[in-house]
Amino acid sequence: MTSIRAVASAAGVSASTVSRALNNPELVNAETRRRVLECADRLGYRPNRAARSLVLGRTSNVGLIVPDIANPAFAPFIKGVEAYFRDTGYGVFLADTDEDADTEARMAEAMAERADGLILCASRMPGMRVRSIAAKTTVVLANRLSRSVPSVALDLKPGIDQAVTHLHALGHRRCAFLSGPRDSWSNRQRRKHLTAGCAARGIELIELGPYEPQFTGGYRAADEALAADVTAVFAYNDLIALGVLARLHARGVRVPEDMSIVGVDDVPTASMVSPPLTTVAVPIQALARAASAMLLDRLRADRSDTVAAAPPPRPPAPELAARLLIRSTTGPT
Amino acid sequence: MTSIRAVASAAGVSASTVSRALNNPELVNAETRRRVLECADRLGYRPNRAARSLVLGRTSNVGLIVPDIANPAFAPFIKGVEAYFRDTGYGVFLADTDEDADTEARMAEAMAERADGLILCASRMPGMRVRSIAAKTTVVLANRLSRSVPSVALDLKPGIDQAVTHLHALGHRRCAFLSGPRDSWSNRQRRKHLTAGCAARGIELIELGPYEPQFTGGYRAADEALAADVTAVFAYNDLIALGVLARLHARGVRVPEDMSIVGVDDVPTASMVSPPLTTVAVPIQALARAASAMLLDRLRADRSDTVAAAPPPRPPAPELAARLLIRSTTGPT
DNA sequence: TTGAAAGCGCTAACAA
DNA sequence: TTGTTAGCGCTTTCAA
Repeated sequence: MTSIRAVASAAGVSASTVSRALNNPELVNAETRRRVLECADRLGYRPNRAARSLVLGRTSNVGLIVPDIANPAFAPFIKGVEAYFRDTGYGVFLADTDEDADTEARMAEAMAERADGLILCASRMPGMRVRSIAAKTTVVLANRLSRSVPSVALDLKPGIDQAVTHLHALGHRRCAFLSGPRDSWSNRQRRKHLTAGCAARGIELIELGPYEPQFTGGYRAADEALAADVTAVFAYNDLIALGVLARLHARGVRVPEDMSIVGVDDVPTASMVSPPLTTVAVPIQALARAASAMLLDRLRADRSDTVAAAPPPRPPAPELAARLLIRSTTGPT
Repeated sequence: MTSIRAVASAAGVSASTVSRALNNPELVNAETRRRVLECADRLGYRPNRAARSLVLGRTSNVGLIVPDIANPAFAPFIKGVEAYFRDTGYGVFLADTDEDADTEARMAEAMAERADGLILCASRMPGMRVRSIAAKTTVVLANRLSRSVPSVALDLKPGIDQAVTHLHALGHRRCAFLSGPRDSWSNRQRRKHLTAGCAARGIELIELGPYEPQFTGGYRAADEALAADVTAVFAYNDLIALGVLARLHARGVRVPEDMSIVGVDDVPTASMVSPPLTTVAVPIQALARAASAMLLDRLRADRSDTVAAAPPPRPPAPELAARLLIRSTTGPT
């Protein structure tokens, strides 16, 4: 391993000059800099990150914690965060929590040691736990809003309103909400907007569930929706909606003639089944960018010792707005 | 930040004793150790990783590089690696290369600075490039075999043989291979086993493509397969197979009555469409474990300065064997 | 069983 | 514009 001293002696300067040439090139004579850079290059010098971190007090790493890597609704989020940080000089740690709040807390603590900041996606932790971690390291919450911790979330309202209007226009007057994890932030959001939308348009809304937010969760949901005598269902997510579709197909119920289905997320599978699924598409990559940008901002703010003022809670950004994607699982009643 | 010295003075011992109590408890008096541990705990002491890395010369991090996080065939791999390292004390860096060899090389170089070892999944890099990176850091290749670099790969042969036998038993005598990325390691493997299997059983095999290994790549493939007058297609992967299925459905061709379809991977979507897809299921989580275990092994070998002998190239492990999953897209001709 | 001291590779005052 | 010096927090000889 070539150290900075090796480069220094090769270039006939001191270690500090090498350090400056590399990190603050404007502080060093052009000719000297050229020579140093040339030597560093020739010797294949790679700065030792540990040493750098030690003296600087930062790692240039960030951590990303998600409930389930294999969940197709999160994959683009991970990809978006990766892409965002790819050329920032930050490394990205990833951890999966298996949807478990305790694992999430453990991983967050572990990552706090290795990274300068964390993005918690769809966090399952109780607010207190989140705050306690946020007290130790820079945290950004994605897809969950909090008053005390910087956070960004999707704006489901426009998409859900469109879905309700769509169903209403098709003549549906009695619908079901196929609920996901009862008390999760996402589920509460979705229920809230849906309830409001249906009330505003005079649609009777029945809540069914909770169902496991998976394909197979949709099987049970389908049967119960049929029994509840509704003409359309609004699923917590696409996975449930897809399960409903499959189950109805198996039971010989026609979609959308006998039952309309709306999902949320627009996972890739939604457009691969037939009939393709009508769904509330969610700009998950935009969420990833927003969360990443927010974290990077705060990290930079931490460096320049400007007292990092809490960012003003912003109104829902238009790029985070969900919108209805009408495909073929919704039709007139 | 509580440092080791703070703990030391709280416990009335020296820093070295604290270090020992933490890392080599057997070297310190039981009572002293208890006191040190108690103080460390009380002060909320967290060792500084940078300092540790600096003196130890290792980071306790590993890197994982995949072509595409959002590809459902890789997601379980990432998840498997995460899960494997979760309780080993290693952090896992993740990078996505957008299927690009240059990006892959760049990310690998960047990660080599931050991690002790790397897992390269389905690497797109030319062999030379891989070796040059393997010369600088510990690397394990997943889903690609190499003579010079430690590697593990799935064993497609059993699954493909089963698929060929299955198709033969159903009466198919003229089939098409819908090829993926022409010169990728995966594609060559699949073609090789398929060609051999078909030859052995007297099935005429036509190669079509290459197709983009995506859902929409399957559209074109479907039309060309129809024109080629085959009774069954063997797709490079499930995504293509799913696209074929959708396209045939749109063209009014019945599956499996008029055309049988076999995919590879067993992505979740394969079981969500109707008819559900017959596919060669691939134990991707087992691959993840195998690759992780191999990397961890080599990392430990590097530490104990036993001259790390190259591990003997092992025969394909049974847990890495693919197998046919017969669902409903294959039937008698 | 413990402590003192040296040093991992780097950056940042401070001095020149 | 450059060099000297003093650490960053930890582990590990070496001596006691």
